[in-house]
Amino acid sequence: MPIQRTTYKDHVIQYIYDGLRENRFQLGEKILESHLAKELRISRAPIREALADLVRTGLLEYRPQVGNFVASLSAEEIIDSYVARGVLEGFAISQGINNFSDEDLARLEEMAHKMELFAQKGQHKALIDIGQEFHEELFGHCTNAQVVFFTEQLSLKLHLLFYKHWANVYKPEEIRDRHLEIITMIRKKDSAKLEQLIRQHYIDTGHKIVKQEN
Amino acid sequence: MPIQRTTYKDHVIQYIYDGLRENRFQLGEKILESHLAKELRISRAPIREALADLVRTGLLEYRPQVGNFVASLSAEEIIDSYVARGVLEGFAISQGINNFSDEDLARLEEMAHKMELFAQKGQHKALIDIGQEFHEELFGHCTNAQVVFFTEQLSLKLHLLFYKHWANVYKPEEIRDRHLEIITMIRKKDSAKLEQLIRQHYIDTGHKIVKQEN
DNA sequence: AACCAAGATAATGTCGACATTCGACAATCG
DNA sequence: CGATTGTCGAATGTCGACATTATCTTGGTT
Repeated sequence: MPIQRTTYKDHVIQYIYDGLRENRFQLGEKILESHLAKELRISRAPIREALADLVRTGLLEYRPQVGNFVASLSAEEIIDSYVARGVLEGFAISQGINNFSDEDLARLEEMAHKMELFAQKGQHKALIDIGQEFHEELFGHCTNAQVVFFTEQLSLKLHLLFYKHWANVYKPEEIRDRHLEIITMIRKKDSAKLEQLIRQHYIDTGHKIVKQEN
Repeated sequence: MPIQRTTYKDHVIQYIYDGLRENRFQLGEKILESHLAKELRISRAPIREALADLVRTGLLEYRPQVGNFVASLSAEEIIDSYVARGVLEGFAISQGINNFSDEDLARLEEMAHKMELFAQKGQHKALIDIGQEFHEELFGHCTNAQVVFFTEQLSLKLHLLFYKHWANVYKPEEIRDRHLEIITMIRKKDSAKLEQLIRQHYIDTGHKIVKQEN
């Protein structure tokens, strides 16, 4: 098992990401390199590299000669990102439609019902976790490295929004039904319909989240 | 018109990209920061930023504590990238299926025939240029910034391969027919079929280019 | 009072040097 | 002779300082 040596840059990335997740930054706020450098007791060089990385993932925005800012996604950007995600994941998952065993599907069904339960009880954290598990089971079979790469990028970019709103935009039964629908479609082995279903699911979610934001 | 001030980093990116395009680097070759710094008479800082950017786009590969290497795409990576591109562009173009006027379509048809001509005469450069124009006319209507972003990234990553092989993998009539087919499908306003057609076209191209590479 | 210009301030862009780590070769041991 | 360990050069990671640029402040003019 080759251990990956971690550099300051990696720590800084994690630090900022955690900060975003815990709302320690305002949307659109400027991120000062020197502040972070002083805060973390390191020089600006690794800070700059970390910021550049976060810009590439879309979590920060960069204006030349001015600085880096916490990205505040416009309604349009949110929708565009969810659409793109739907397109990519719809393809990825439907392509692996034949890789699901009966046990896999049974496990997925169980998860869908658990999700309904957690949603009813308002246990957001547990709901998100199971949702993540469900998603990984579906998406895990995708072997297209490029699609996986883009999807992970989007996932990172949207995670904050998702975490904040997802549990609120769908009613518990809706959550269950939407996921059961996917399972049904996998059973039918209808690849094209499955792709459309997943795509539409993400598009719907994007729109609902945008509505919730306003 | 806000002029974007260019920084050394941008020049370095362009410099390396040109170098790749002109085959001044071996595939898999290590890129030494100090070497570039001496060559361009600047310090390593902007070099490092440029390299990190090129890693993000997939033109270079990075190994921590070791350095940056010219990415040599494996057959699998090439195929994955073309599949991803087919998925994204298929969606993007088919979504704008109603935005094409009769004049647009006539212009596209003309381009398709010009492409056949240039292919017959072996005028690769002209063929590539028209192909690019055709593509922009098709893709230009896409308003999904996220999809555009991913597609451009893929385009950059694949451009070298594409430039090297595209004119050789299809016979002139094939080039013409494949493009005319797209136009026909736009006329039919069959969004789903158009999406599949474009997707399949890129998948085919990916496979053919991989074969040519060996 | 509103506007413009020049200076002050503070941030980013860039630099050269040092610290740390990697990879290769040499030396040692079985 | 092959394998392991130690050493050394060279490249990356990091640093603090300087150069350049954007923004804010201030003062003067209409």
